[in-house]
Amino acid sequence: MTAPRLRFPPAPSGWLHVGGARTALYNWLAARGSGGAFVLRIEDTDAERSDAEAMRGMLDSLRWLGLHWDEGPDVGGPHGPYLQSERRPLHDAVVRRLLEAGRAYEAFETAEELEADRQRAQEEGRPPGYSGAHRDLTEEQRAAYRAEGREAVVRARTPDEGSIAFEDVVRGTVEVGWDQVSDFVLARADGSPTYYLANTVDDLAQGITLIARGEDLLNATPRQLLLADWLLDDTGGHSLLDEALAEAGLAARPDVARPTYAHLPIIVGEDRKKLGKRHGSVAVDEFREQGYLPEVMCNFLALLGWSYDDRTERFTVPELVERFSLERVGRNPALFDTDKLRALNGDRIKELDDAELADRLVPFLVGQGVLPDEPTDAQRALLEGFVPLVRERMQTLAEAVPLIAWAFAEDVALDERSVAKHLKGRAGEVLDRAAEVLATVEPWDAEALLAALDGLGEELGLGRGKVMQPVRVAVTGSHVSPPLPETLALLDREVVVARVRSARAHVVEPDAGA
RNA sequence: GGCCCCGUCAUCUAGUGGUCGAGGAUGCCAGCCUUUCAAGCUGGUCACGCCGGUUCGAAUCCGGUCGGGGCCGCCA
Repeated sequence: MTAPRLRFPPAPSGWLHVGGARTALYNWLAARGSGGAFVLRIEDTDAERSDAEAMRGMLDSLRWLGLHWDEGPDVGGPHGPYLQSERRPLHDAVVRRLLEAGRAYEAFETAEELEADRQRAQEEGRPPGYSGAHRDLTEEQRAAYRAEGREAVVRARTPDEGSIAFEDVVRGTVEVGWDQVSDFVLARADGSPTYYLANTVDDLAQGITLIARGEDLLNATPRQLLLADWLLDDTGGHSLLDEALAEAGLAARPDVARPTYAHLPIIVGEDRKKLGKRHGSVAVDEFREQGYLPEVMCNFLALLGWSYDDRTERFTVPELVERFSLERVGRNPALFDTDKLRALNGDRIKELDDAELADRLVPFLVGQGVLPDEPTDAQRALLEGFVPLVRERMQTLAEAVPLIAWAFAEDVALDERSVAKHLKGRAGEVLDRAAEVLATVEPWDAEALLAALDGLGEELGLGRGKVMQPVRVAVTGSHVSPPLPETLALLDREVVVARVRSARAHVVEPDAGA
């Protein structure tokens, strides 16, 4: 028994989408969990929609998630090329043989004519599929169309009757009548292969054994199974695919079982419709930028359609590899719930140790201009000092920035609303005395600072809030910050005292000027 | 319109004839804690779409119905 081979075949148009990421993850997990191989194949057959930059972004997002591939662009492998456009000789050879075998035929309708047909069928309530009008054109008719300057597409001749049934890992038996499957295009007028052809040929040629993909492709399966039958039929000794592979000079097909399909439930947005780019934050990159951790993305994505039992929902990636199985994938559409993602992310952040969390925070602080590209040792130490204070106050890495940015700045900008709310009443008195007390308190640590502040409250007959808040605003610029005594202890005494003094001027005295 | 898929709390789900007066998590609400904001703790809110049938017994099986989604491209 040979090892399973799974793949992820994204089209390099646009960036990696959460739906695609989930598909990639499931295939990767199934491969890793079974000792199988994970293959990455870029499906760039549609020249108009492919671009190198989108592909780089795609690979980058996959790497960020930790979904490394055993075979694919960059790393190569025995069944390349892994850029579909470079497999064109194979596709051409297959199409030619299919034509010779009478499995496929040339059709000369133009895209405009077909569009008009579809339109009409729609209006008349008929099925909009291809009519099969050019199925049995004579040599003369074909020549005539060519003489008109028309270029043919190649269509597969699908069975006229009967049906096909297949076992889907997620959905069980699925049966479709052939009368529902119209003659589909294998090669475009310019000769390039379509998804149906290229995807099927390459999966077979690369020996893919298990295909997990979105439910939106469920209806494409009969066509691909039909093609697979044609390609792999070896009653003559050699299969059509073997011959095409040899002609194209590519490696022989691995000796593995035919692929099995697993159709995953689609991921929907708030409107219960298939999640698309128009529904907001759905690009994996965006979550990365917002400060979600890659291992949490994997955990969350895994839960979108899969569950382990009735109570466990947090998994490390190794645990996912260990426990994931396509058999436990559900059948109903899953809604992408950002709140849940945030909660999981927050939980994971709480588990990171100080140095680790500081490491992860640095890029965000640098990105916001809070820290220079190369933070100094002192800045790094200050950051690590803050980590324990902010850890429980953040659910994404980006949320830590406003909590501590002020500590790295020369001057604090006092938040207007905070000033209005807390630098009033007896705040002037509080700040005056606080500056004096803070200038002399010993030692300069959280415990002593808390005691000093409490002492001040007692002296002035004020509660903690009345003392803490003005000082908090003065030092941090905001009425929201990490715990005050611990925060002050991380800073230099001179800085704290100076800020408390300078904030004094912002206090609005009651009845001032009245 | 045709075909295919799906239907348990607001959301993700557990559940494969009795242990379910339906469990967990997120969200939401309340209380506790409290120097802000969080976090934490405790409690609460919320579901088997509907109608028949099978059965001693159904969320679990069958039929129908309603609802949602997907596909029907020279996109993938």
